[in-house]
Amino acid sequence: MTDARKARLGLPQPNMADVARHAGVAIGTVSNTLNNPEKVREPTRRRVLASIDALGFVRNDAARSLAAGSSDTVGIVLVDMGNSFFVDIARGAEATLREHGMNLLIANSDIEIEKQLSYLEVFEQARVAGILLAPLDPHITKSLVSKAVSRPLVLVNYAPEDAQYAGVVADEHHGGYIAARHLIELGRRNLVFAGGPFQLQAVAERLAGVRRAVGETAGTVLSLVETTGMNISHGRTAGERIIAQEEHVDGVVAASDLVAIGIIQVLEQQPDLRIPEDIAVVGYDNNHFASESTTPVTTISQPGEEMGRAAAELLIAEIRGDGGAEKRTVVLRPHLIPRRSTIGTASPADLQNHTA
Amino acid sequence: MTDARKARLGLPQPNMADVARHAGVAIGTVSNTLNNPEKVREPTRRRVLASIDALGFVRNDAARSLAAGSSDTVGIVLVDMGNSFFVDIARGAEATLREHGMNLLIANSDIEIEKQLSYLEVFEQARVAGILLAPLDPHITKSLVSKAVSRPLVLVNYAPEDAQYAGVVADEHHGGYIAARHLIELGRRNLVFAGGPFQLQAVAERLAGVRRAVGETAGTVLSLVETTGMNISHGRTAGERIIAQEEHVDGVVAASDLVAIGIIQVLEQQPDLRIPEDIAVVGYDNNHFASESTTPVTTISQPGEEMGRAAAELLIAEIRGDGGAEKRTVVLRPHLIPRRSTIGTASPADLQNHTA
DNA sequence: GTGAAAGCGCTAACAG
DNA sequence: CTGTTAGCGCTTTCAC
Repeated sequence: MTDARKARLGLPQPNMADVARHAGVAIGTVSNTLNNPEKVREPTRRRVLASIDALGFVRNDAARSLAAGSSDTVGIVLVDMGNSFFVDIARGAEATLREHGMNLLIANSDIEIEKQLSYLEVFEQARVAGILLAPLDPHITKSLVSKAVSRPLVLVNYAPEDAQYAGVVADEHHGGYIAARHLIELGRRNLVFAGGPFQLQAVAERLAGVRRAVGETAGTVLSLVETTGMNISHGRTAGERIIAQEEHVDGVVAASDLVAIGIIQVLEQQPDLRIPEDIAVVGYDNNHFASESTTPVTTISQPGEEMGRAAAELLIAEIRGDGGAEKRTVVLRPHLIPRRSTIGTASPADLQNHTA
Repeated sequence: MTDARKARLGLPQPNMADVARHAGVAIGTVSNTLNNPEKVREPTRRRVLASIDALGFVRNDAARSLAAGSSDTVGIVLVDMGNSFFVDIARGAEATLREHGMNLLIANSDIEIEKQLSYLEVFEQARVAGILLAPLDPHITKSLVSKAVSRPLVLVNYAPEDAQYAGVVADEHHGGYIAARHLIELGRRNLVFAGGPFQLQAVAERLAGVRRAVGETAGTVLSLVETTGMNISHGRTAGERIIAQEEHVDGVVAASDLVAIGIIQVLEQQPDLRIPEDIAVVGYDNNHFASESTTPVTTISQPGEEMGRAAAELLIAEIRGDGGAEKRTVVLRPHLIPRRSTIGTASPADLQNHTA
């Protein structure tokens, strides 16, 4: 039947047996030339390779990983591919994985918990070597992940509370801190923190960092503008509320670049307001367009690629170590990229940071 | 040996046999409950399902697709995940695929031909149901694709010259045309087309469309500013050259939003130049931040999601039709989104388009 | 309906 | 080094 089918369809996907026959060797030798080249003598190896080429053979990975019990591709589930932060994470992870001869397949859960689970299951079913997960909602995630997943798994951008999984996170608190410090060092004393909702873990931590910086410097005051989300439009709303505010404001820490951009858009329309002279604004994330808006936005750069690399390292360790190791959480520090929205055109050196 | 290993590792991945034993049915029945539920009586079905749940069984897709000879996931290789256009394509494709019960796995070739090939091979080896490819370079691609790939394949964002593959493309010529028409209708007569290099297929076609529009209206002149790339920095360079130009310029068609933003940044620094009053600028791509810069950029919106959906439809047809059908190329038209960089704050209605 | 058995294409012992 | 063989976990006839 098999041969009949092959004949009928022409030449559909030759297999190792075909290659072996063509090369006049045993099937095991073909497997070896591919997986353990050192076990095959040069002439034989060349002959097999030639046959593979002649027949256009491509090894069936389903069969391979079924027989070998392991695969060399890892999957990553990203909450939002539209966010360059996550794209950076994927890039970093891929680079490291590649150095170890592994491949990265990406799934976009698009901020839908259902899709997240669905793709987790896809990777699970595919018996990938391991899974990287940038989860949607920490709490929902925790229970569900353990339910569906039995592959090695590393969390990215979320600190697991239990020691069930290894993870990589950015130090949000530190990010908020250096953002506020930057403004304070520029002489600003009446700060606003804008963003939200505050229940979001990341937002809350950034705010805590800001609070610490403010608390450290006497005479500095902080007011809060909570938004229902972190997009441009939310930023505009925040901007209007900042303008409406009674107190004089001279510095803003926005919880995201989009919020910062929205705020800047609104502030710039006020004829008597200049940025950064009157109000300096710091964003967060270093979204690729934060440097690209007409008033480049000073921002806290998430160490996306590094996080991806670190996550990949952890995952590889788990894969190798057979789950034995302790589940570490690596914390990476973001850094500040000064741009025009806080330092104006003062220092031309800031241009160098645009590519950071 | 198998049982020994299982005992040693605890309870690693139960299989269908385990489920069958647990449920007191034959292995084939387990398979049927999963794939042909109508062939199994209700009580049996429930019992099997319960066992699956109890054991935490997850079907091994490697084995499944090996046995069944087919998979239900398709892979897409994207040139650049950092570009929202491609992310949109992936989204569209995923939506359609999902409606057909299939999954989408994404690979990012990151503008490297080598990675593109590598991932093509990964998908090939995984024997995915089909492949969507947003290729890097058309010409290099053509020869290599046919070499490594034997799965159903549909090209996205590139029009295959031969009828070897089905494809989906945007009508670049039309995009250039409506961009120029827009400026002409606004009364602009001294236009500049900025972008490059002109060898790029898309750029050349956009330029051709611009030329046609210019040619249609007497008294309209066009000059060219060729850049070596399509980023912000290239846009800045272009902006400086536009300023330096002898002739009076009142309208610019930029070959990408990034170029447009760069140009705008430079022009806005000229004290005597207002946008759009003195110079109106149209971008291209509707990159998500074109609406988000402080001067929102009028742009030509690539029909990314539609392209993804169309590509997925074509691919599904190929998968079903066993490659028999003719290889169609679907052409989708981009549309113009008017924003402040050309129409100013004139029409508040343009705000509605920001989300388009 | 349900059960038994023959592979899917490949890897990994093991014998020669 | 090279050939043989026994599965990996699942789907799919084909009897019962």
